[in-house]
Amino acid sequence: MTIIRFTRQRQAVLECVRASHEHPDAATVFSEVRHALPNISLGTVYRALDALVQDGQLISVQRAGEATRFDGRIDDHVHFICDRCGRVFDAYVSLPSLQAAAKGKVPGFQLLRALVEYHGACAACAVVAQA
Amino acid sequence: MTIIRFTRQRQAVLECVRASHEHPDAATVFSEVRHALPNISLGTVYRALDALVQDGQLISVQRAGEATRFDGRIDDHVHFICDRCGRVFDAYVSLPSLQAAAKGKVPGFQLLRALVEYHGACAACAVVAQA
DNA sequence: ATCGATGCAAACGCTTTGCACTCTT
DNA sequence: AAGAGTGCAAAGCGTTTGCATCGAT
Repeated sequence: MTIIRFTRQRQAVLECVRASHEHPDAATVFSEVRHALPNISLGTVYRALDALVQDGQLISVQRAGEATRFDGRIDDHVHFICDRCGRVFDAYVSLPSLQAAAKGKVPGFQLLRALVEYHGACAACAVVAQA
Repeated sequence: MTIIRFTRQRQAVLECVRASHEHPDAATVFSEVRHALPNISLGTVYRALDALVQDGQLISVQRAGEATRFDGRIDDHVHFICDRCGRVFDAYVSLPSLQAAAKGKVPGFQLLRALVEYHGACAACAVVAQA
């Protein structure tokens, strides 16, 4: 089994995502982290983000056609995703047991997690749209 | 406003996705449709899929890092996604109003749809994993 | 006849990877 | 010392796009 090393680069990437409330993508993390570590490469950022997601320290947010974003909050919350500008908003919505409702629906399926995403237009984009 | 033309290519693409129960991706649709229309190009398949999704005749299913898949069933159902092999399974799960629970959580957000996805391992992959 | 759709191929954006070197453990 | 992690650059892959031509309306 592989030992995960906590290098300066990984620390910086983790802290960058945690500090941001914007759910940055790899390129954004890259340019942020460069301030502290001018020699870090984009490949390393991708590898660090991957490792941190594997390790459960970050959550990845997939968006149709756009770059993956990352979330430093790993407690139980949902995402509101603006389909116009791509922004991701955190919210705490108490949902009934989605797991229970799904039980046995697909024979043999080993259910690990239920993902809920709310899609629509954020405040800023909704205003623009009605203009 | 643009008039959507129902060309032979679009018909074939729509029928292909509808006929399949495998939630095919663009490349798969392409090779299927080629039997009927040997000259169709991959670009046209992408454009057709896009247009059909816009038009509400198909649903797109995004998967982390993998090609987008398409679903011909547009009634209210959820997807079980195997994170190992990427297969997508349809299921009908009666869920409580996710929309109601989300109301007002993100100020100004114009909610259009709630997306629920179940992730885990399908029967075949679960068996392999425990070996 | 119009103008949206097509085929082709080149280009694009995000992400991954091979390699030699570095540094945590 | 060992081998995981890094930097760099090239490659990979899914997808988009420019352009001349075709064809549905």
